[in-house]
Amino acid sequence: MKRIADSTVRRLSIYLRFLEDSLGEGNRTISSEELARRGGTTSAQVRKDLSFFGSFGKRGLGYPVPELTTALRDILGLGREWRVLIVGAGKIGTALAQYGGFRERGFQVVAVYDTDPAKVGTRWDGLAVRDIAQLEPDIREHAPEIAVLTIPGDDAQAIAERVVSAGVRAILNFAPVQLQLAPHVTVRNVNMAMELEGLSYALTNREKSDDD
Amino acid sequence: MKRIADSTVRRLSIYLRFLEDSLGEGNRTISSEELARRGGTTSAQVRKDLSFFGSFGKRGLGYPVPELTTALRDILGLGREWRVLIVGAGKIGTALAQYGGFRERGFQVVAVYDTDPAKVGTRWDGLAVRDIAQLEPDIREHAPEIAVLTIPGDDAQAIAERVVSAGVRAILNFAPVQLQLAPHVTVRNVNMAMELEGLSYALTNREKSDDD
DNA sequence: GTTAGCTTGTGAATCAATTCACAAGCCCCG
DNA sequence: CGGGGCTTGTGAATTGATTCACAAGCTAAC
Repeated sequence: MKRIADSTVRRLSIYLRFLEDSLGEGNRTISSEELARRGGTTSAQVRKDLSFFGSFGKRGLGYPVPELTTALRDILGLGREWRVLIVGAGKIGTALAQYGGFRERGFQVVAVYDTDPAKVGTRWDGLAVRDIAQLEPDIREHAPEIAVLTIPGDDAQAIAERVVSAGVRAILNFAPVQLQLAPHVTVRNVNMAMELEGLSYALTNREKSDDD
Repeated sequence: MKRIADSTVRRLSIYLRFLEDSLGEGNRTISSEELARRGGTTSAQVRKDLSFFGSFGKRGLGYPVPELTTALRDILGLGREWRVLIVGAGKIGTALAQYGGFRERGFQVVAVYDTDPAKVGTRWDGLAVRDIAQLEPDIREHAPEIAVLTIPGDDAQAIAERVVSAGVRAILNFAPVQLQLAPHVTVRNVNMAMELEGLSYALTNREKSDDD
């Protein structure tokens, strides 16, 4: 299989979410046109994206909703539970740890870590905050697949290196730095300040794009 | 000025963050090579990105840190305060409202809204949760520029339409749906479930990319 | 003032993603 | 059972982003 662009994988997630809704409404089939409308793209894009992975539709009819849902869940690797650890029990880390939406989709938060002695040992929802010194032994024992970093930028590179050398190969990084890691580690960045700055840019530089 | 790609604007944010660090360390100049190293890109990319906006460097020497910092802040529209409203006082909305990093960078949270009567009227840090019925009158009175939506997917389109028709032209959307809005409205999406699914995909489909 | 050593700025070339356009295939109706 | 109306799947064309490669220009040293 040839390499799939990041942008394609993102769109598969979008299609899947809408398919799940559509399944709940009892629809049997769906066209690329409809998927495109709800996903903010074009029907050609939808068909191209899906064609990288196989041929799921019937000409003249569209895609069967239940089968395509299953296929996408499979492609995205959602047919199993993933164990997630969170480093940083600040505002964002706490919110994520308590957020129910992850577990629903198969991402189980198994531990939260912090350096602050005042936080270590406190619990929410049966999940205790652990001392960051426990990071390596815990990872070696429980082998979580994904680490979420909700820590200050200055600490992020060092912590990322620690979780990687203990065996984690996927990181969701909320710190506003670009992590430099071995190529076998997959990193996704979420940077809310950057998103707001993008909006600021758009609001500021908009005289000529009124016509599109 | 011709249209600038989203990916370019994102990188400018990254460069800016690193320049601010570098300024704090007292560095006078910085090369595209160094910016690229810290930004996870190439020096040619850095020079190309900056060249869209002007000619900031000196050949043989690099870019003057203070001047380039100012220029980037200017380009990104960060030379002013932006007023931000948050709709949805759930886990994520609450965390964002209390997060200090935004104010530091010029994004001031002016109000938080929710439908839940149990939440309306409660306060954190001097910021009261207001009833969502106040949305339109408040927007018309205070003219916030940016709306952050931290609400369930089912509600997001309707709320987005309400804030837009009241005058907001920039939205940061945390709901897992693609908003369909008039083209003069700028939308950025942050979708943590999608990011985790991207990691799941990468962990699942990785046999052949061990060699890069 | 001239040379050596860097580093920028930028057209040209390459690489990647999206859109076009249409043959192939399926369903339904009469 | 044949034709009309849709919709997929996919090469080809196009559009867009990144990388290459090098002339131009600056600094410092002598």
